[in-house]
Amino acid sequence: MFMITLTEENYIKAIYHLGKQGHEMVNTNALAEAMNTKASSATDMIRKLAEKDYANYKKYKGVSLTESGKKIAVNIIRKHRLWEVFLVEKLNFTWDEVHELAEELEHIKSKKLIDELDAFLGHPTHDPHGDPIPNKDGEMTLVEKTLLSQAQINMKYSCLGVNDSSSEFLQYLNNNDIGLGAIIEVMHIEPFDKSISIKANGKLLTVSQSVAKNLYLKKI
Amino acid sequence: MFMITLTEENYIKAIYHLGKQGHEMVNTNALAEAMNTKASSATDMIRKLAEKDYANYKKYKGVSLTESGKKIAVNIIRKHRLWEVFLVEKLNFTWDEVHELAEELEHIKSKKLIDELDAFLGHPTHDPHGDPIPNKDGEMTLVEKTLLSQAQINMKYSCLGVNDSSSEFLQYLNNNDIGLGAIIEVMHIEPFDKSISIKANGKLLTVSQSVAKNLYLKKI
DNA sequence: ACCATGGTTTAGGTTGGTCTAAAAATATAC
DNA sequence: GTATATTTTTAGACCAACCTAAACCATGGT
Repeated sequence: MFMITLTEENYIKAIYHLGKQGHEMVNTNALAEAMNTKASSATDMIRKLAEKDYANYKKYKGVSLTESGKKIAVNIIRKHRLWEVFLVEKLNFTWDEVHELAEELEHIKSKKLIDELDAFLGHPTHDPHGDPIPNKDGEMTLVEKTLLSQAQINMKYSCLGVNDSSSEFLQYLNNNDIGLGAIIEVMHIEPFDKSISIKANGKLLTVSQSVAKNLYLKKI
Repeated sequence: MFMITLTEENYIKAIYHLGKQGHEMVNTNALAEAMNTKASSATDMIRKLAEKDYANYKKYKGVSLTESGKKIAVNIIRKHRLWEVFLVEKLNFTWDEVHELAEELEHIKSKKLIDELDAFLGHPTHDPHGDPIPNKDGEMTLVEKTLLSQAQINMKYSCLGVNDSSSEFLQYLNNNDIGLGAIIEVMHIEPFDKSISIKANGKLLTVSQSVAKNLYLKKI
């Protein structure tokens, strides 16, 4: 029996996210930070994952996922994002409320559950934050995304998603009527602090550089 | 912060069920058996639960739930049964497939989730096995139930639920077209082995005593 | 009243995931 | 190219939940 623990799953997911879909090496400190734990604990877990062949590990050189590790990560992400869609579409949650709850739900182990949920939701392709949902086979459609911080002046964009999905950031967006699909036009970029004046759904608004770095757009 | 672990929740639930809604004392061996563990482990956990004031415990005398323990148990049961309804009504599960999955889902911690789910399902009062679903305040409607093994001859009943919700038993019922609400008429009771001949949804069928002891009926 | 028996608790040990503190390896600075 | 700083690993311990084995209580039979 190949038992995989909750904690192992969470480390695998963190390695996947930190290493850009699991391709780059992730260093121990970054992983420990992401897991809210200490480097020594991360080292222990990394060894265990390598032992079980979910991760590639060379001492002092960082960690990356093996194919089997990536498969696990993608499956968890699929579950996470499907649950998010469910919560928002069916249970009246808002996009800033779903992340933590989905972190719990993503660990429920049942293939049938997730496939039926997928069908029940009409096989959605993106979650409420604009992130793509992997299909049964782990494939997902990667869309060309531009950060608002790199958008061109006088161009029109639509809002595709966010990078940081903390509720603070999402609530900031809510307060300014920016959601998925919002129409955003870049009016002016202030050279001094790189803050950006935009027209969002018709309303004028100036956003800081750090906001701009967390908002994904698509040219329209 | 009052942290309650998954394992603690499962022990509390087991004490509740074994002690008939938490009123009777439960002995250590029975609890260990139900939890698939050893008596010594059960003792450890019982002490911890008593420590946290979820259980009343006198050495060598067994364990029962305190009011706060009962509240926790009822809440878990509410979650369990609502998830079962969801799985059957929305995700095409059959009544014999849902129990184990609901054992996982019942531990998800979110008040909003469960209240929204309740509303989404139209505030159901019974789960797919006929068991009552506690409301927000932990109240549930206890219906007068008769076991088939105690039913009277020549009377008509409708199927209210089951005692044993193992998938083996539920599949046996499926194979004989017996589900919730099925009309059951007691035709004959064999004195020798107490097997019972019934007409179930019009079809004649003879069931053993052990089946009869697990099927709840209501006079109609 | 005693003792055998079975149920229950204690003692001591294991495992998974965590920690702190110290040692080892690598990276950076001059 | 050596010294210093940073990152990573190791060593040793802790806690929750479990185990086995031994000691402990309670009860029922004689």
